[in-house]
Amino acid sequence: MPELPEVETVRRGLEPVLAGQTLCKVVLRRPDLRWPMPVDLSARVTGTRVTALRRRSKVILADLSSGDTMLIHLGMSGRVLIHAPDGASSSPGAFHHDPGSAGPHDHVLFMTGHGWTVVYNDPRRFGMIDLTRTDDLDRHRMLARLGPEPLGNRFDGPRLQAALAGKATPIKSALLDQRTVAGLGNIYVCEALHRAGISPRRGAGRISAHRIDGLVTAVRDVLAEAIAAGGSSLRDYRQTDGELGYFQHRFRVYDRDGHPCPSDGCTGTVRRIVQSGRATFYCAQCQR
DNA sequence: CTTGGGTCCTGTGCGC
DNA sequence: TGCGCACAGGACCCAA
Repeated sequence: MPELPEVETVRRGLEPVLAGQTLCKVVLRRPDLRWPMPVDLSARVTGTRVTALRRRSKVILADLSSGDTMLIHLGMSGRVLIHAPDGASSSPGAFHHDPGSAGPHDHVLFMTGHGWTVVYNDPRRFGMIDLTRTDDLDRHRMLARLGPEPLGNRFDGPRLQAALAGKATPIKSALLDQRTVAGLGNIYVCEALHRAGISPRRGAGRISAHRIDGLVTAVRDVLAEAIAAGGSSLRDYRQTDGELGYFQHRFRVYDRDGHPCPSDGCTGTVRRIVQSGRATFYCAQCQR
């Protein structure tokens, strides 16, 4: 799925199109995503104005003038694409007012008062769209148990070490657990552990404070660099304008099984192992 | 409580 | 060229 950098890239693409705009039409073409969308989604959203576009972890939050917040999660394969009004430059525009000709897996279309169309597309349908009162947002099941934002002030060495204390599970698994820190996924966990020189197999509670500090730095650095690159484009992900992100060219270990380890002076080889059912890429020589 | 495994769904790429 | 299988960026749910 899009991880935090991809979701943040999508949020930034949506902001100029949606922030301050009225959603004058909402079309649900297929309501059964990971969970069924609210049956009254269209009725509750239509006619409201988007007052702010935020992000928490991998979830895009659209605050609405009605006092609701719409939560958008892209799952593994979700995309958001924006189509300019008819006649505007670089616009396909063809299905602007004709939802019947939307493409495969275009599940929801939002039309703005200025004639732009925002399309939510998700082939695997692991994503979700939900509505909740903004006042209750922190209690939403998708957000209630999330750990700190990795780019925020509340993610630091001492707090991460405290969160990991006593855990026997591998550090890879602990970092994928959104209660530890919110927004990391398989790619950026692998990349951060490599940068920090920590083996993904190491017990989460058995890492020194100094190395935990390095891990915090590695997480922040890799996420910030990926956001600056517009995220990573593998199979499905695109920026909202259809452009590819390009951080995938800077992966040091992810999906690079058999390649030489890129660390300075390291003669190791990147290996692929499986941890709790998911691929892990790392260098056993420089990651300890 | 933690931890590991199965599950949801569709598309793609690879080996035969 | 065609087919079948493994695998894919997530997160929930349940059993042990």
